[in-house]
Amino acid sequence: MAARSKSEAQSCAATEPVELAAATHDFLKALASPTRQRIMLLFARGAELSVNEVAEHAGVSQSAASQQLDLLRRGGIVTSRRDGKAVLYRADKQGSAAALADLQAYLQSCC
Amino acid sequence: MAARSKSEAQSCAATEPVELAAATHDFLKALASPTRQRIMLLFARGAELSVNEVAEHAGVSQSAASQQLDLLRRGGIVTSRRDGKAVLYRADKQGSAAALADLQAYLQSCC
DNA sequence: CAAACGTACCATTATATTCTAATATGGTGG
DNA sequence: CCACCATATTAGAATATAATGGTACGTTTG
Repeated sequence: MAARSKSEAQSCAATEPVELAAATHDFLKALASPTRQRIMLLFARGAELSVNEVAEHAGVSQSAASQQLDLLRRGGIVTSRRDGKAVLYRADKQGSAAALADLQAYLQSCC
Repeated sequence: MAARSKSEAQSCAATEPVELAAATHDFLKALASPTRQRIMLLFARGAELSVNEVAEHAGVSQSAASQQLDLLRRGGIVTSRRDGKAVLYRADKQGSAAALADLQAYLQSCC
């Protein structure tokens, strides 16, 4: 489509087309998977879980759990910290909120 | 998913884990693709486009455009209507808002 | 330091997406 | 009705994603 002037007079309704931030794309990709959605439900109520715990409860191997958690971390949906030998993951409320806000802005540009 | 009691006593903080609706999963999958994100930007400001127009502007074949638009439609992000020989697509604001609301509820269950 | 444990990484294989080319379907106009 | 145009559908090849088993790395403990 033709490039659109950014400096046009802004009446209230029209918003500029807003591209999704790369981070938001990672966020969408991270959540668009049944396995990872299942994993995320384990973190309800602020629960903090080790990789092995996630693997057990989500029904995947330790290796798969580690990889999926990495994707979720890159998507800004979980954070991790080391606790002794274990690495504990939990939901990243701040990151999720940011991605959701970006997504909302993106969707509003189609109105 | 399992039926969940709606009438439990609600203390303020804890929310039940909320599974994503199937429709919301389709929504996420639909948006988690650079090509489809590019297509969605074409629909800014309520623009209505034929499949061929989408194909041209998004730089994909007619067939690919049709397929991707179908995914977007199944994701509740666009709607279509026939106009003579052409089929015109445009953003589905209502569907997007519903998916976004469901997503928001899902994310809030991790707090 | 050596053994044990938890996690991350790697290579491989299974599975799912995405594109292209060819063809079928449905609406339009002579 | 027949040719035409736009879209949808199908099959197949290329590519990406996801799971697994094996292994290496970092941490703790004896």
